[in-house]
Amino acid sequence: MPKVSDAHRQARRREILDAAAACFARDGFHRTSMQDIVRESGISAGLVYRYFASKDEVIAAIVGQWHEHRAALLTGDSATDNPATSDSATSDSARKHPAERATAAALPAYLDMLRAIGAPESAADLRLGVQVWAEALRSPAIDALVLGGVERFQEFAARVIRSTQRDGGLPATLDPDALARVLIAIYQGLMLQTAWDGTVDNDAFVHAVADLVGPLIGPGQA
Amino acid sequence: MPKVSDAHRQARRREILDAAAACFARDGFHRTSMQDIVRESGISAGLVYRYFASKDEVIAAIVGQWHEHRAALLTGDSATDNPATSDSATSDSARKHPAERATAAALPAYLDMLRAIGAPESAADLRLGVQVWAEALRSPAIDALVLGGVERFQEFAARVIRSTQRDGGLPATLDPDALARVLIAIYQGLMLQTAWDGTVDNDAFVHAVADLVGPLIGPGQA
DNA sequence: GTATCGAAAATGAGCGCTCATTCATTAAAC
DNA sequence: GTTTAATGAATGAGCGCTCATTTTCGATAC
Repeated sequence: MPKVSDAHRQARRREILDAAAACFARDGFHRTSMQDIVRESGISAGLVYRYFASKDEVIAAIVGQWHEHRAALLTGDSATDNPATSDSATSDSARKHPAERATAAALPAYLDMLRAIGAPESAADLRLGVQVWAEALRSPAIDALVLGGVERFQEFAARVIRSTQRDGGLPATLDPDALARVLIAIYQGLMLQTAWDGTVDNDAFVHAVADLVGPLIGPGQA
Repeated sequence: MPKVSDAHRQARRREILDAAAACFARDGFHRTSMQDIVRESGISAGLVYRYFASKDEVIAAIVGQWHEHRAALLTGDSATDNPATSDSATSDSARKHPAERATAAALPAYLDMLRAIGAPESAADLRLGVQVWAEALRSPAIDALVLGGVERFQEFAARVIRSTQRDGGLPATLDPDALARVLIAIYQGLMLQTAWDGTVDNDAFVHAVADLVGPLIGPGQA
């Protein structure tokens, strides 16, 4: 059986997805033709359709991988910053308090996420992200993915905030859910502004956010 | 000469633009066909091309009007909130201090802008805005418009912040430009989240922003 | 080792269709 | 009756996608 190896197949799939991601980041989903992806990947048109049944499926795969990447920034990074936490902290449902250990390092971890936006190598990712945002307004499937991602982040952040409030580190009068949404908004806004103009002063922005959030933090916090 | 009245012409133009805006907000620029606009407006295909030379020109007109609308929110609203200011406060260059009178009411005016995002009637505007953001990544002309708008807001806000700092109303250590960018980011993030999900708790969000910015404000401020 | 074979990988010209745009024609205004 | 507004079927360019064909390569025979 002259089938090709699974590794080769996955590599091919990746070639296509990488080419598609580059095209989509450059021109958006609907100004990118399949010919563009074919040209960029160097793979023939027919073969692309052995890996993906349609252009929409390519888009879905790209959005899915972009979304996984974002989710990894949340669970992965904050787990890394807190080695005390078990690293199987990915699961969703009935967990005790996966966030509580993260409380102390939560703000620095958040600021690091903002800093990562300024890294030159994430430029294409930012552009792709904005395209995904727009596409979420059209496609219920993508909308569900994106909203789910925001919700997960929002719940995570709100949990950390609540836990910090219990320790006296933040005023109890703050609405944790709303504050979490504001932090997400700041993240999204920085993404957008940086996608438009890579010369935005990331350091100054992060400092301003720190100056904004810092005064709220009480003695319970490092 | 059986020309039709100018009023009629402008009304026709508006019909086309309104239809286009509705389509673009629903499906994005590149998933909207000219047939869609023709159907939505009830105007024949040929006539549309008497008013706009191409689809790109329709897009440019929509982006232009959306942008003017945003700019009006800034100069118009804050002028309204401060009747003491002369209402020719729109000009750009060497002015003495157009923002100083606005200092006292600046934060409430900003919070009002956030509140306006939550109004149900602005839903289509928000969706269109996100499409414009994405399109700015492709089209240099749209990019210039959008960046110009952000810059104008940024400079305006930074001016207000600096003037408040001089009055002792804000710590002098804050970077006015960076803080202005953060406020813009919050605005953009709320736009985005509300465009995705109209049920976002706007009041809670605005309160959280007020709680975040409030503590910074010193005795010089109301 | 080499030749042979067949199944799957890979190709790319071409299919049907939709798109943006045009223009011969008709309707309406003065 | 003349002029312009308005129509909508027609056009060809370009799209997503297919499929008849060629290439590749592991398995088998000798």
